[in-house]
Amino acid sequence: MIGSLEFKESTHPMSLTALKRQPAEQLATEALKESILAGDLKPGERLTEAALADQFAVSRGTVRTALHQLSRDRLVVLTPYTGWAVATIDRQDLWEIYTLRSSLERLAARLAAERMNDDGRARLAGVRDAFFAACERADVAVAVDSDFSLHRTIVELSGNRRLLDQYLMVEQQIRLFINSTYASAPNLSVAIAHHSPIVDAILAGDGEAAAGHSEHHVLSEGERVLAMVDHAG
Amino acid sequence: MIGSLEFKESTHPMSLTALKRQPAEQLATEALKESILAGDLKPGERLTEAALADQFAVSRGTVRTALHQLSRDRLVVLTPYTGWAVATIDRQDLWEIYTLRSSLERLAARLAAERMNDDGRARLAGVRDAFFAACERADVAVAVDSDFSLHRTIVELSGNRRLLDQYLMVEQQIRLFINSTYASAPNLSVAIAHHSPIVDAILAGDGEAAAGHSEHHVLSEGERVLAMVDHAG
DNA sequence: TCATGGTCGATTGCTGACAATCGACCATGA
DNA sequence: TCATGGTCGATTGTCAGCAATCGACCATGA
Repeated sequence: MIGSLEFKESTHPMSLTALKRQPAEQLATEALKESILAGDLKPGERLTEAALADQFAVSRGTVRTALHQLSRDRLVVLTPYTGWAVATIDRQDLWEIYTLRSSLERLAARLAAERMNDDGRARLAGVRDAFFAACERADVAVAVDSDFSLHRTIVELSGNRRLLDQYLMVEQQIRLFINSTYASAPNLSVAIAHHSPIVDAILAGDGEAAAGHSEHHVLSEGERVLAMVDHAG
Repeated sequence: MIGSLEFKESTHPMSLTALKRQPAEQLATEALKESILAGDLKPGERLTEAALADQFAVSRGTVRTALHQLSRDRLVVLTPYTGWAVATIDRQDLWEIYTLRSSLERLAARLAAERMNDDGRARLAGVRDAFFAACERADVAVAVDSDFSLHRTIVELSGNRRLLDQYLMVEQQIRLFINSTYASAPNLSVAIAHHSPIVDAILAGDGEAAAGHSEHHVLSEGERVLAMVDHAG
């Protein structure tokens, strides 16, 4: 078994990516990103390069590169010669995020519907079923994850890598907001009714309907979040 | 004349923004970006950190940070432990870029129309007039720049900073493609007819019409570029 | 009491040097 | 002729240290 590792490339081509050596810069970027998205580091919290370097056991330069990467995703902000901080998200930010997301998902749903094939149908149906099952079990934690997975799968099925890149940036900021404010609490009872039309249209290859349903769903979700912020302060 | 350069800052208070100290990292990023977008560095061309550091008279670490920034914009690509190269753009890339752009501009046009006010109207009309004038003069160089300015202005008027960020990424990649393949040559005779409906709808505050015209314009432009690539090889 | 100016610690900005890795080349032998 | 293994130059990956800058604190004096 161990000896077979040498032949991994020929016998298990899927695991080839695992062999690729990951520079510490990338590892540090991922670790820091997870710390932020998981809510360990709250929005507005100060970050010092030296402390992070110590925590991750790498050099300050490496941490610096990672911070610069995350600043491009608007997860951290830099005040020159002063310091880094986890990004904060106000009402204007939420409006920007959800209007932009509605546009990206509208395109993704249309493209996914137009390019749909048997493999894509099986994959999308599988993710949908897992999401709906979690909703019926009222398993909030799993449902929230599955919700993200479903939307992300649609974007992946669009076949547009740049669209996926930009969508992931938006998704990260939503996760940052949710995990820092405990504002998740989706209405699981209506989640199935809200997502079914989107998935059905994509599975049926109806790009126009998929685009409309998707855009509308994200916009109404955005209004729900904004209303919640306005109410809770 | 030369001596007056020293007093630029005090005699021209408008250049206060120029007083803001720009870290060399940012200067290097901008300079490198311009070299790529201007076509001095062609797609696929190898970039070595040491050579760039020597050229810009900064350290390798600074150049490295700049390269990482540009890699997030897909202007350069890094092969670990091997080297950097200016990004190449193939047919799939062009499809991704123009479908994504159509979606972003669709949203921008709608938002710009919905938020339109007197200041915005004056600004948009001014940019439009400059563009149309260049078209009538058959001034290709100015027309190409004005074309970008017009589209960018609409996105800026949307009031969505994240939308602007993502649009600028797409715009940069289009400039990279155009300036490296001399594929500009827009049809100036129809440019006015193609852009008028978009601008008119935005000025009139008709978001739905602006969105439709904008999306359609970019998609047809994308098809034109793809056809040109297929024909010219 | 309040404005002013200076000092100091903390943090980022930047650099040069060393280690790790890769791709090309070449010698070797069947 | 071709496969094999090793060597070497080139390039990126990483690090520790010094310089530049900022914000807070404090002493001073009107």
